[in-house]
Amino acid sequence: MDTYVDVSPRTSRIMPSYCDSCDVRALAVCAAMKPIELIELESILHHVSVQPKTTFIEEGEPADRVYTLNEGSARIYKLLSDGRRQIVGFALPGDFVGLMPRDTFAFSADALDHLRLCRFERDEFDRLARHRPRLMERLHQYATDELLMAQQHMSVLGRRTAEERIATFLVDLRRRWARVSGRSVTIPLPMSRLDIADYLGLTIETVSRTLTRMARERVLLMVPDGVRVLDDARLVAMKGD
Amino acid sequence: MDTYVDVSPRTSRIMPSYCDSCDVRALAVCAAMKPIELIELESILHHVSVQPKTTFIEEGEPADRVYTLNEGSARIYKLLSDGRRQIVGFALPGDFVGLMPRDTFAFSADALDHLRLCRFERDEFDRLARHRPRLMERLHQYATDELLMAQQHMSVLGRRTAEERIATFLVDLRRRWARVSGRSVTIPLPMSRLDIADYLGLTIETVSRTLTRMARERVLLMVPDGVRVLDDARLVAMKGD
DNA sequence: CGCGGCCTTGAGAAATGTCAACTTACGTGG
DNA sequence: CCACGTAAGTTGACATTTCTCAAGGCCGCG
Repeated sequence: MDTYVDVSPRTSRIMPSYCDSCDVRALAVCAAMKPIELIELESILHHVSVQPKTTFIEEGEPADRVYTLNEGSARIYKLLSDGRRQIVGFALPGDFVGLMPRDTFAFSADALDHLRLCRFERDEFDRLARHRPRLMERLHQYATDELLMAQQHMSVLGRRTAEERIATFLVDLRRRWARVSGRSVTIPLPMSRLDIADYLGLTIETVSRTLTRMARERVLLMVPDGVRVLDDARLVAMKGD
Repeated sequence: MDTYVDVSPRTSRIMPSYCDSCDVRALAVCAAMKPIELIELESILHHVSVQPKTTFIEEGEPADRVYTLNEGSARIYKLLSDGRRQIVGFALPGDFVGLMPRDTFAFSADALDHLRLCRFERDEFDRLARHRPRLMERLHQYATDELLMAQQHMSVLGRRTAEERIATFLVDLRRRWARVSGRSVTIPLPMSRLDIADYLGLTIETVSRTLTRMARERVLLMVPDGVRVLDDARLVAMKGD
């Protein structure tokens, strides 16, 4: 039986690995696989665990592996040489991380909290995808989903005010959490204010001020590691459109 | 033999249609197809021609077709209800237009100049892709390429100054034109200043002022429907990173 | 209890947006 | 072929949002 192998030296974990018992299989790209095919997937998969704040993909590194995220959340970002950072997305459980048409990664990724992932060597994964049309199709569907979200986010970055950006971010994130853990009035925010700012093209101060204002106006209630939505209709209206 | 069918009533064209003689086949998704498979592709393809300024994809419409662009250029954009517009990309010859994981389009597209396209009914195209792994793979590669460009553009929209945006836009566009028509010091700009502004998250005035300044500083020379690069090193330096 | 990281708040600065006038380019029709 | 009208682009003066810089508060952890 495979085990979860912690990539950090500090801890190590023994966990069952069979895809049968995977929490996120229905969400992940593996959902496309039949039981017999899942065995092939299992045979090339390595369970890994990543500690909070750890970088597990670095821009410029060889793109020799891909991941599915089973547990935890991560930030995906690009850095400019002067330190400016653009977070291009947050990965949640079920997400596929490492789609890359080139041979080096064009983004970095770090763990926001403790992660459990399935790691695949890219060669092996690609070979399997070429032999299993269902997997290739699912992967393509995943890529076009990401592209759609990216286009949506471009219109947030290019054409929306700070308040609209924050409202859009919260509503979209709530929708994504709902897929993983069911709908809830509390939206978990495992990322810092700085992360939110770097995702929305704002500064930390503008994020803070905008959230404070939304809390003052009783649209939100800030809670530890998240926000609780008090007035859903107003929040959605604030997105604009 | 198929013919180019003009969708507008004003003109009509008779053109040879065989993929053999297609200028952009090497660039387009069809590059993945073997001669025998190309015949299948030809059998489901409709040549269409679109007049300048015409909208050929409208946000919200059923996403029942896809295109490859053979000639001309188009803008792909999203509108907000109050009229704000974000152009998410410009399509050039060889590009695939219409990737969409949902059943309605999430963007609109209009012709910047006269277009010639291959149009495919989505059902038929998807069916073919499912039977021709090479096509599916190529499509997936195309989607991940687009995703990469989208992530790059997010970091432009979120974290770069007006000058950096313009410089990045020009250098990227030049690279893309080079694939189509070879490298040249003149960068064709079939889009208006307003289009550039809506692509870069700026206003028309800021685009105009920035281009004027770059021309005054002898980095560019503005020519009809384009710019000529006078000082490549400085232009690239202006991108920052 | 004190330190450090993260967050909030305020005051002033700066980049970009807005509004308005003017110029240029271009196509149409007299 | 010129004159006009319209659309696109440029430029200037001013407004505004967001950023920058700085101080202070909160909270968890050693």
